[in-house]
Amino acid sequence: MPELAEVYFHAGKWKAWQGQSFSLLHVARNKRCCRSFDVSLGRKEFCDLPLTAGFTHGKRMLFQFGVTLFLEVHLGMTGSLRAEANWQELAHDHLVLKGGEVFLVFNDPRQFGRVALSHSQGIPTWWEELPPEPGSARFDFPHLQVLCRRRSKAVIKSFLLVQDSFPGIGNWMADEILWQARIDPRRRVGSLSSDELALLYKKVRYVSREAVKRIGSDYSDPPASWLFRHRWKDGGVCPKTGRPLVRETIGGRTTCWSPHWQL
DNA sequence: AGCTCTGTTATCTG
DNA sequence: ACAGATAACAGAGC
Repeated sequence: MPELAEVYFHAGKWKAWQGQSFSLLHVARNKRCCRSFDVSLGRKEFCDLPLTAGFTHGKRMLFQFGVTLFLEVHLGMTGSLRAEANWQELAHDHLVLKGGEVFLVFNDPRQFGRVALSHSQGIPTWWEELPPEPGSARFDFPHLQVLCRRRSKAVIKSFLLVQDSFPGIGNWMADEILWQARIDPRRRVGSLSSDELALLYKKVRYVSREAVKRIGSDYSDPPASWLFRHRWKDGGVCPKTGRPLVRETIGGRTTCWSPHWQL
């Protein structure tokens, strides 16, 4: 289920074990999601190293072990992390770290996620140079204007899913933002009026931050007033208009929106 | 049985 | 060269 807030939630389960030392116990080297994982580096270096820090950026996670060893994790479509006292092996457990009385597990049935191990003197530069997250202070209105100018011909729904521009925003968040901003997902970015752009900005910020607040801490559902609660229900109805929601593929992704509300 | 899915990327097409 | 669209990846649930 991982978008911005879910990623934050999963990272928290591992981060809770900062200070504990870990060793590599198991890695499914033949699985697609482990193809970037250097097994020999893991076996040799990943031995009794303390979990020093954990970071998230958009849909990415980075865990630091010791001083120079870094584990990057992406959850793809179906990935999840867990921490448990005894490793009760489940189908699709692809990476397991053991430390004292706890096991850190990466599980991913569809294997669209990935894990990778690397050395770096301190936080890697590429991590520090990632573009601003939509909820961060650096993501100000002029920043959004620049992004829009650069892709004025793009369909707005697809635009919101580009991770270089909106790190962490995924399919349901994009639909939520457009619904709250009352913008038809099929519109072109360049067609937005300045009022619409201002409202879009507001909603990008609000949905990103509120999602982390709600889901990031305990995986609770977003507010009842959001589209989120209605979007996958058969015969789902727009909470604003009381009329049926529409589902259609836009930019290759199923999109849910409310005609008469989103213009 | 066939279609769906909260993601990314290589490969197309114009 | 470029942007946008599409197919492929792989499993589980309906």
